[in-house]
Parts: sequence; C-alpha cells; structure tokens
Amino acid sequence: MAFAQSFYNQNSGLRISVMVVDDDPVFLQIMSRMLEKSKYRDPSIMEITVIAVKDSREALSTLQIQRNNIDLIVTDYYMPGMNGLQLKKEITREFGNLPVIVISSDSNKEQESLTCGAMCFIPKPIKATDLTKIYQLAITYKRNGKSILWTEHNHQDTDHVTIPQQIQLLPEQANVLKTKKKRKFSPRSVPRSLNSSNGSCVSTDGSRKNRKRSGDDVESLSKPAKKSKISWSDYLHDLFLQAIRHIGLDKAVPKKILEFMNVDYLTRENVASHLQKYRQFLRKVAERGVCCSSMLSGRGIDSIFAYAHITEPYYNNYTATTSWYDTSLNNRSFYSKPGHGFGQSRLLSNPREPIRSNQMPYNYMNRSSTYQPLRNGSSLTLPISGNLNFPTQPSENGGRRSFFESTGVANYTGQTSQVLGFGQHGPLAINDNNFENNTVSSCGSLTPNQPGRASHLLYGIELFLNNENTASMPQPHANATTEPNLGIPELENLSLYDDLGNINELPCDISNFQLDNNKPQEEAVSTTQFELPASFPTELNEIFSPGEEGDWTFVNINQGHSDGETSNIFAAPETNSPIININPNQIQERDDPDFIDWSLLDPQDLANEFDFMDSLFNNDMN
DNA sequence: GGTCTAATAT
DNA sequence: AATATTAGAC
Repeated sequence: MAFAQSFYNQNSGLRISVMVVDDDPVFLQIMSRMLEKSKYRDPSIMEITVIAVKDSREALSTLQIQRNNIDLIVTDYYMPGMNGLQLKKEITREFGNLPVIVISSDSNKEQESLTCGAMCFIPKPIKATDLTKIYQLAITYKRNGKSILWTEHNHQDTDHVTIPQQIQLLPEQANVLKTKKKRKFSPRSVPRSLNSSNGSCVSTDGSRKNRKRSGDDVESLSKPAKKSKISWSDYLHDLFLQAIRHIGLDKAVPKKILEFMNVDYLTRENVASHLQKYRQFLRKVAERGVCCSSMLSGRGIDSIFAYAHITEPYYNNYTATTSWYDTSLNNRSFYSKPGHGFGQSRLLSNPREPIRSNQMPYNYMNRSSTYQPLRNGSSLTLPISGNLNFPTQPSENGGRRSFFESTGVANYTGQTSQVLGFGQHGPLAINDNNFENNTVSSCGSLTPNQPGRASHLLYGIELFLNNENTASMPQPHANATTEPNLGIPELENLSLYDDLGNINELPCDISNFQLDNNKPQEEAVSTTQFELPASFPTELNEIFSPGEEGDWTFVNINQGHSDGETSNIFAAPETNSPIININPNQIQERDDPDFIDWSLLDPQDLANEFDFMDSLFNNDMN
C-alpha cells in the first residue's frame, strides 16, 4: 500500500520504474539496491521503483501486467533461456519501443547489443556512475513522454515483483537525518595531554569536534548528541573503492575520497577512519598474500566450496563475518589458500614480488561468505539440488587423476591459471595440450523450477539424481548435442571416469538425496547430510593446505554464463604438488619462476600486463 | 588553520 | 570489530 500510494502521489515528482533482469540473484539484488539508493544522489528524482526479475520470461510476464509502468529495462546479457538481446527483441515485438540497457561481464557483447537496439551497454561490474547513466536515461525517456501514463487498473500485479529495500534505504543516512538521539554524555577518559605533561596540550581548541571533554564539564546538559556511527555498507564501500581507484591509491586521501564519493552525510573523518582500516587491510595483503577465489556464478559447486571452507584457516582469517565486497565478487567468493584456487584463477598478489602499490588488490577486502562452514568436516550439506553426472570417457592417460588437477600454474601476479575444468564442457574448457581426453566432462545441471531446461550448465559438481520426474531432467546442451559424452546424463550409470578418480571421491553418498522440483532453485536446499568418503577430505586438504612458501593469491573468474559458452567452473589448485599433478604428460610450469624485477619493466607494459585489476574498475568516472 | 594519519578511545 | 576521536606533524 505504501507502494500504491507512492504511485498515486502526483506531488512526489518524477517516478521512475526500472525493471532489472538478471538470473544471478546476487547481482540482481546488488543492482536493485544500488539503483534504489542512487535516487539519493539525484534530487530531481523522487521515486525510483526497482522491479527485479530473474529471467526473461518473468520480465515479459511482468511487462504484460505493468507495461505502462516501466520506464526502463536493464537486463543481463547472459541468461538461461532467452538472453538479454532476445528479450529486447521480444519486448519490442510485444510492447513496442521500450528502452533496454544491456549489461554483461562480456564486453564483446557491446557491439551486438547496440546493433540490436539496446539503448546502451554497460559492462559488469556495475559502477555507481553507471547507475547515473541508467536512471538518467529513464528520466529522459520518461520526460519525452514515451512512457505511457500509469493507469489504475493495471496496478494490481506483482506476484513476481520485488521491491527491494523500499523503505529502509540507507539506514545510515536515516540515522544522520536527525535521529538525533540525545545520548547521555559519558565522560571520556582524560587524555594524557590534559595532564599538561605535554606542553602542547591545550592547543587548538576552537573546533567543537576536537574539544576535549572532561567528566565535570558543565555543559554536559546540552551536550550535542554523540555522532552516530556511519555504517560502511556495501554500497558505500564500493563507492569508496571507486574513489580510490580513480584517485590512485597513493594519492587517495580522505578529503579527495570524500569529494569523489560525494555522499553528503559522510565526513572527512568518516572517510579517514575507513581509509585507515583499509590501509591496514592492504598491509596485511602485502605481507601475507591473500587468496581470493570466487565462483561468480557457479552454483553447483557450492557443496565443494562449503567443504573447502571447513578446512581452511584462511576462511577464518579473512572471511569471517565482515561484509566488504567488490561487485565483481559475490557470495560465492571465498579466499582460498595461497597457491590454490578453483576455476580459472588469477594470481593477484605474490609476496615474492616487490609490492607495487598500484597493483594491490584493494578491491578485494574481506567479504562475507554465505557458505556454512562444516566444522567437523565429516559431513556435507548440499546447498543446491541437482544431478551429478560424470560421463564415461575413454582413458588415454594412465594413472590416477585428480578432480583438481591443474594444467598450469600462474607464476606471477596477473597471470591466469588454466585449470582442469568441471565446466559445462569439461574438456572444452581446457582443450589444449594434454587434457582433452582426461578431463571430466561436465555435469549438467538443472534449475528445478525450470523443468526441461538445464539452465545453467556451468554448474560444476552437482548431484544428478535419479529423479523420476523426467520433465525436470536436464536436456542436452545446445552445443553439446553432437558430443557423445555430453547431453543427457546417464542417471542410472553414475560413474566417474577412472582416471579422474572414482565414485568414492564423490563428496557424498547420493543414495538418499531428494530433489524438490517444486521449489525454486534458491530454496531447493537439501538438508540431507552426507558422509564424506575418506579419500575426499584428504584430497581437499591437500588442495587447500597452505603452501610452504609463496603465498599466492588467486581469484577465480567464472566463465560460461549461458548456453554455448565454455566454462572453467571447477578447477584445479594452482600447485605443482606431486599429489595433484601426476600426469606425466602435463607440461608443468616452473615451480619457482624467475624473479621478475618490476622496476626494470616499462610501466606501460606493466599496465598492459596486469590489467586485470584495472579491468574491474575501468571505465571509471570522467 | 586545514589536513593527514597513527594511536587510542568507544 | 568497527568506527570515532584525538593529537602531533606537516
């Protein structure tokens, strides 16, 4: 009703409705919230309504109900079923010329998007300035009158419509907006300097905020309310990071950062405090090297990762409860051990290298993980239902192979490690030199609420259930139909490729795993506990145990968001551990790389070579 | 007098 | 643990 009211309120100025379409629930939420919050940055906007939907189908059905109500559509490119551009076409066909913005982590899609009539293309990760773009487009569009007026009869609806964070946006701001708690003044302990042992004590007092107070201060009655703590929300921190990115780490000082951030309720002191903490973080990274891995969209891997968290002290060290994040990571991100990582990994920092401040992974501060660590390490709850299939493949290389075998090792910062994939195509992920015949093929996956469609084939290890409901069985991958080993899994013949391990290495016994196809994917959580086979913890422990030296940092970058893409979703650790790398055919990279003296390199070359971090924040503000 | 920042208080 | 405040230095 608050919702409806705001719609009726003609005095509230411009009302913008943006529909965001993204199959990644995390991104969807981030995006929605960012958009919601961004209204505070433009006083001309009184109301932004964000309608978040998870796929094209839902987008279309929402449009059918609220077509007149939506000023702009922001859609991800890669989505199961209909991709962003197909959606755009469909919208145009059904609803006419609504402005559509396409976003994607794949910048190659820009041209295509624009060609297909997208109003603009925005690369992921989304930045605050992109938001400005987005809603300014919406405003323009609306002001030009292309958006039909809202009419009463179509306002009931919203089965699918989410309006995230309608009310309590920016709680920190609300705080500042004069909640003005009359907090009782509590005397501070008398600073040393007041004891006049230090001549400079009385000093600079005119400033109210710096005034020292003592308990017997007479004016304690009319004490100004103690300043409320600002909370460094994800949004704020993101802004903060962008500021630093923009200004340059070395030149970023509170005042400049504040200026850039342009958040009216922040003070320089706030920023200074945050900066201090941030620098501490950087120092820690520099000293120890931090491992960071993420599965940007991988879902089926969760079980493994959940397990991974069990064994690692890193988890405790770095991802305990804080909520720093970078938009390029999501809640599937985690810090892995030095020298280890899943997926295609990128070495972010390496203490063996000289510290180059401008290459610090300062956008990878601690981040929370939604995984539930399994403390005893003996059982595992699979967070996502699905099926597991390891199609049989001919063995060409003898010897036992690990799930986690790597194909190469990143030796220096910025280098990508290619790894054995449990990607949607498995072998395709790493189809060069030695692996096409060794790699486990993909496990398909299915989205329970999308019967008949394996919507996210990049799910790595999932459990394929021998499910009676054939309607929900994964269908062959579009690109996999000609591949004998891909496609509909042989559910009754659950077996692992011998060279890759064996069934005992599965993280669990799937015999009593139940899949609830009626639940949406995010809720289709099994509570079934599974026993881990003895061999599995050993191997994982190996993988996740820290190296003796060379604390390296990796981040996983996920690939393969949709049909037709290759994915390196599941990957080997970056290690030359003899346990992991047994394949005699494998070309090993040097274990101990030549030391690279960065000072001898041309800065421009460096910039090119190590553009990974840059790419995360490029297209910075102008 | 403003700003930065390490140290310290809350 | 996170944030605010202080105080010395520039």
